[in-house]
Amino acid sequence: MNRNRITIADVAAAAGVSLMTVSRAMNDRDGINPETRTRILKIAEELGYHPSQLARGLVTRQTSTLGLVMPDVANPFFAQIARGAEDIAYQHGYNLFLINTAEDAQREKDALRSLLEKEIEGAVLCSSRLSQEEMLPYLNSLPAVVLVNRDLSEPNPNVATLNVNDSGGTELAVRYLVEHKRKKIALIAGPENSVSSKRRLLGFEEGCRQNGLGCSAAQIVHGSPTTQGGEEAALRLFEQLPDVDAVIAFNDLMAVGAMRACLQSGRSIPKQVAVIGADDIPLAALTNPSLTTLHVDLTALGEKAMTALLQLINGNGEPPEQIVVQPELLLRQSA
Amino acid sequence: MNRNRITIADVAAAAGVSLMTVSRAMNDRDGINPETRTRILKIAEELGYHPSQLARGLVTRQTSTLGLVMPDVANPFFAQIARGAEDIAYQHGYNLFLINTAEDAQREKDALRSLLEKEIEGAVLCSSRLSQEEMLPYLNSLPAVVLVNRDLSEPNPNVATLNVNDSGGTELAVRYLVEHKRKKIALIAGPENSVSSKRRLLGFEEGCRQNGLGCSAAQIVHGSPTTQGGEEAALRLFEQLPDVDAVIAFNDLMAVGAMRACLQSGRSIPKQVAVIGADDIPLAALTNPSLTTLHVDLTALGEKAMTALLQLINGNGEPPEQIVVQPELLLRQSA
DNA sequence: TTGTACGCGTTATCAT
DNA sequence: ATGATAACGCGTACAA
Repeated sequence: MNRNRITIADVAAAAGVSLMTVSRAMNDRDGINPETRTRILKIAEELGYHPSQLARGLVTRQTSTLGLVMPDVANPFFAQIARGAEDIAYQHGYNLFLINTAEDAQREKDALRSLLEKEIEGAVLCSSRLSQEEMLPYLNSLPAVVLVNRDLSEPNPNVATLNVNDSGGTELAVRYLVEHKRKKIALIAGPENSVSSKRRLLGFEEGCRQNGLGCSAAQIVHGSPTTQGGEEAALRLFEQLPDVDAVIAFNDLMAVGAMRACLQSGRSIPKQVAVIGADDIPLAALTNPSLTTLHVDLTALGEKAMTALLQLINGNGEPPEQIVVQPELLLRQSA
Repeated sequence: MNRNRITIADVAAAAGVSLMTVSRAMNDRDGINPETRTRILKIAEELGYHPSQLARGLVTRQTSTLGLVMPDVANPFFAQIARGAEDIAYQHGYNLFLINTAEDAQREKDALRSLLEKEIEGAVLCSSRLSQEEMLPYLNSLPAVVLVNRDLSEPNPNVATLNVNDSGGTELAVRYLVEHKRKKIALIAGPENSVSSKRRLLGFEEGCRQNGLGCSAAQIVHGSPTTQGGEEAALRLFEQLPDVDAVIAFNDLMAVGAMRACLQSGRSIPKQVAVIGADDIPLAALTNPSLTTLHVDLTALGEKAMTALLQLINGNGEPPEQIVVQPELLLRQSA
């Protein structure tokens, strides 16, 4: 079937020209007779010739290949980002390696090493679980990186960042709840090693302080960033703090889990407990009651990240951007 | 920063040995003194040397790279498959190119051509929108392909298939509804050019026939495979057939859309209208009422597809598998 | 155990 | 407008 790959030499032989003439024809370079060009292209087509990007990349040092590293593409938050990022990459003629790290630092390092060996031209790194020290060698070895949901300890000429203002968004949510007479507000935080969870925690504490609320440890529970994690965390919360009347969750999945916990424990939403999520994944509009959440356009986020990466790669050496996206409180039924 | 890539020659020079000795050390081949091996590995590490898979692939003809082509990774159906597939690929040391076709045949062809040029070792092609004739040249040019949700017109030694029994599943749903006294059952089908939608349609007709039901054109509406598509299609259906008492949807997203349409038009679920979805995406368990659906383990589906692909690539020349997965009717609240 | 020569498929350079 | 030759970085075959 395809035991012998057709090479440029086969086309050259069939056309009775040299390798270079075929190369010029394929790459639309000038310095070639238009007639012979079309003749060669036709022969290449007939032979089913496809130029090897391996061989080409070896000499041009360009692979037209990028990496996209994220904890879990099955999480709608990341899936939407992936879609936006791949769309932009495609429009610019790049292919994208998808990597799931499963929140595992070792797997993330393995992935980055393999991408390095594949000679990608850049990568979008989402919600990395690596420490700054672990991350640094990869940031320096890769030609360009965009960090999503992650800060950079010190500026790096080939690293841009794209962050959602998690703390500000959470403050927004706290203020709204206070203004609507909620007295006992709790935070369902995400994984302890998640940077954006830490930021939400800061925003929560700041929001409580600004609004004259105490926020004891009893008002904060952690969980894995899934529906089930949110459900379990909420149940723990209800034990510690039975009279809680508002819950802010790390993300929409956990918020939905919290809503399920409310249902189980006979708490009505939003009457007894207000629930606010974050990210506005498609699910948020579809639950009953529908979920009030901190809206972010995730597909646009992916597009922005990829655009920033391409800017870094093909740009005119302008300093990398440090983008911050502001979430908006999108009022639905749950709060 | 990284203007000069470190090559095997740099390591060899630093270690005072030949290129081959370094190569042997890196690839863990025998015929090398253990001491010099560890010494070389240490130097390579210090220099930050990463072997180029481009150069290696050019000589070994192996790129450790696969492709995953699907309409839309933001669709949870495909996102789950992607997760399962990438997990298996990672376990076997492969990297995965992710491609979204956006249901666009031209973009799908572009993608396949680019993957061919990248010299991938195989691809998983999900819900292809290409005709058999359009697909054939790619199936013959690629070393190995697994077709998901798609049949093959004639057997091909390097193409396996993995299908959900859509028609059988739909028959199951029809039978269940009939047994539960539903009299006017409708189908909300997906895109006209979707193979699995066609199969659901066949199963629907067969189910109606077996159960002594007529199924006129009025009982079938089409829509795009999204929540909104399902909502619009259901509203059209309710106009044509106001007394419909059961709806089977192409997928869960459309089923959720149909549930919203019921809400809008004041129809209670499941009292007045029973709703059955398909695929059992995570959302299905979270709606209110929760969605009765044709359950398929999607992550496992992705794992199976990738396993079949690796079998095709590294196997002992056994004929490709034609896998069929049986969906189960998972009863929740909506029917 | 280690090294040398060559080839993988392509493009860049310099010629004609 | 076209061609010959030398790279790109690495592995294979064979020689030392």
